[in-house]
Amino acid sequence: MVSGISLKELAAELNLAPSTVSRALNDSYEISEQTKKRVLSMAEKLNYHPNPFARSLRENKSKTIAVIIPERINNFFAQVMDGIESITQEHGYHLLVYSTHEDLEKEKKIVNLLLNGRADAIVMSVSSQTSDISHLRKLYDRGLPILFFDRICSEIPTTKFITNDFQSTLEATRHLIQQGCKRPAFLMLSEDISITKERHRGFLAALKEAGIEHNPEFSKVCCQREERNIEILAELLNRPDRPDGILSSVEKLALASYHAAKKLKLRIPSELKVISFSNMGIAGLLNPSLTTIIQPACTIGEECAKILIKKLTKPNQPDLPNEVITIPSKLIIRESTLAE
Amino acid sequence: MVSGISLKELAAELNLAPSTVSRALNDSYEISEQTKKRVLSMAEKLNYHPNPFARSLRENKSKTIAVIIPERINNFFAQVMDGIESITQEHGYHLLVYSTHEDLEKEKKIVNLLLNGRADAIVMSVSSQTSDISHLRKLYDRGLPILFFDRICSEIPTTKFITNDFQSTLEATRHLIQQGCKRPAFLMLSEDISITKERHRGFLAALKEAGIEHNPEFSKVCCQREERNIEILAELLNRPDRPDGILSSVEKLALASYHAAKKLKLRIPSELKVISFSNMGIAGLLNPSLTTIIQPACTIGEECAKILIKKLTKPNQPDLPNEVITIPSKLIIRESTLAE
DNA sequence: AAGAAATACGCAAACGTTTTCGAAATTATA
DNA sequence: TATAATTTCGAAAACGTTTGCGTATTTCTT
Repeated sequence: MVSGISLKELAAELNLAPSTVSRALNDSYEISEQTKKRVLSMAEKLNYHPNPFARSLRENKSKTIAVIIPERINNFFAQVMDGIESITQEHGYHLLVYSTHEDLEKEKKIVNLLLNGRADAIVMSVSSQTSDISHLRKLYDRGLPILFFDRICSEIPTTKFITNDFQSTLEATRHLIQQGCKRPAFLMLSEDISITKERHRGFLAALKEAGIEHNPEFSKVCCQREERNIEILAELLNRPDRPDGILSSVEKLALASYHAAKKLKLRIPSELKVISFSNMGIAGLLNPSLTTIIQPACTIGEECAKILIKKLTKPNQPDLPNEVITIPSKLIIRESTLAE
Repeated sequence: MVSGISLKELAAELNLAPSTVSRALNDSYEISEQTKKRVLSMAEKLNYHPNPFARSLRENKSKTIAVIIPERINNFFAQVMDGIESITQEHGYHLLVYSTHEDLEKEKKIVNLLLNGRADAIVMSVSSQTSDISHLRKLYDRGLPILFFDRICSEIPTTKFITNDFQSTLEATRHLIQQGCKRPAFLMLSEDISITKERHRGFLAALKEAGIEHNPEFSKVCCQREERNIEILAELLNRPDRPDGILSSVEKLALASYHAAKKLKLRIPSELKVISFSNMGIAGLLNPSLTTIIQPACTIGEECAKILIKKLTKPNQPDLPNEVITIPSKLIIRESTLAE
């Protein structure tokens, strides 16, 4: 017998109508202080807890927000989650969390599960495979507030949070060049997603600025499997005209680069410089320590949550505006990009 | 207008009773194949999605499982989460995820939120601060299936999943001693929680076995703040009779040890050997690479979920048996414990 | 061919809330 | 003192499902 006492039973115990008890518990002005006290203490005594589903059914809202991320074992997304939770928890919201594992099919399934209104809103970062966006459009058309971060979907007119992908990659690449790189490579998970495009653009802009001609084969699309990525990178780094620098647009490819370099006995940073987007706490403990572009993950999470909470709790809020909000990243220079 | 069409409206559209439509959608034997087809296609056409709250209210179950973990930015817990999700998703269950940030007060708040039946079951790992367990008992008394993993609460009679904490620490400490450590230290987050006790016991057993007398001051309780931990460890490592080996019962303290060693210019492994419980994917890339005891995180998550799903989906299941299930860890030897 | 069994569906209650409306009882107003 | 205004509460509907029970229609018995 999981369920406890109901409002009706509580009311019966008090010789009051359910409506009165409901109002008392919700601190309505229509109820005298005396009865409120009586109700509260009896509720406490009988261990009454309002049934959330009855309430959700009646009020047509669930005090629940769904979060969809591409992967959990990733410091950036974990930090964003913490940021979101810190705000939503304050306002009594619950978090349904789903991981797509970078799989579009899984993403579609998850999104379809949310079509029934189980969550009041959705904040998500699309998978690296997400080119078709019909499932997202369905969500949007249903009127569910959606909010994107990092891997955004620009076709859906809503609010999106990103970091200054272009600018920070531009500066990171400048740093790479300044440290002596002549033939930097760019690593990505997919050509389709938003951040890749922006970061690649920033990368190319820096090369052009420095008068370096880019070999398109040095812009490498990698995959999900670690082993395969190490192979791909080893192959790249084994070329006679191999890259002497790497800008990785995601954390895991920087690590694959380290492994590949280790395998080929290429020394970092003297023979290969590496820089990466990453929110690892221990970048400084790697061998050698990794120069990183740190994204404001926690802040992004908090800002997402704040906007959503405002939209959900204040009456008559307009739809989430169709705008892209940028929060800058920070470049932390460590050993992996040191000039000799 | 978030909510779509209702069952009633769908029924009206079909000139059928809501009960018939409900049964058709649930594939009841009482409905003819022909009407089932008609209903299904109309539901598809009108984009009907059953309201989960109405269903939950009626059926008194939510197809939701709550997971409470001490922190998200931790490979072990992230992997457990993935394990849980892989099973629950198959069965159409949703995951409410909460992080206590190792804070007992937060844990209590979260647990109290779950008293109302929002989730059909709970799987959790208690915070390192959890000594008082009255909130957990309240949950249990309510009849909600609870399941513990890793940081278990032995006072609650239910199923718990752990790794072989004693045995694996015993072996890890043996390894440390075998590599030449004379004065190993043990690092922990709290003396109260289950895993710490077991691991400490294993540690001490190995010392006794080797005839090493243990200095109690070498069993260090650390805290949550990284900086403070580095201070504590630096102090420990600055003693004239400083430890020459470290067994860290949690990942983050191994990293703090690395930082402290770096600060004191102590060389690992020649001057200090380090071994730690950790599920970091990149332990091999640290400087030096870190010898780790890897817990079967994903499996633990899967097993938790399997048991829970069985309990929740099969009718007339008995309560979760009061037993502790052990899944062994694996010792991966790397550079940080190499004898010179 | 008449009764029994099986098939296919509808009516209405129930789950536990919130809220609209109405109506007593009390207090203030003239 | 009679009436108006205020305070405080109750009755009942509604949210969208599922399900026990009743019933009309068809099919199977003998």
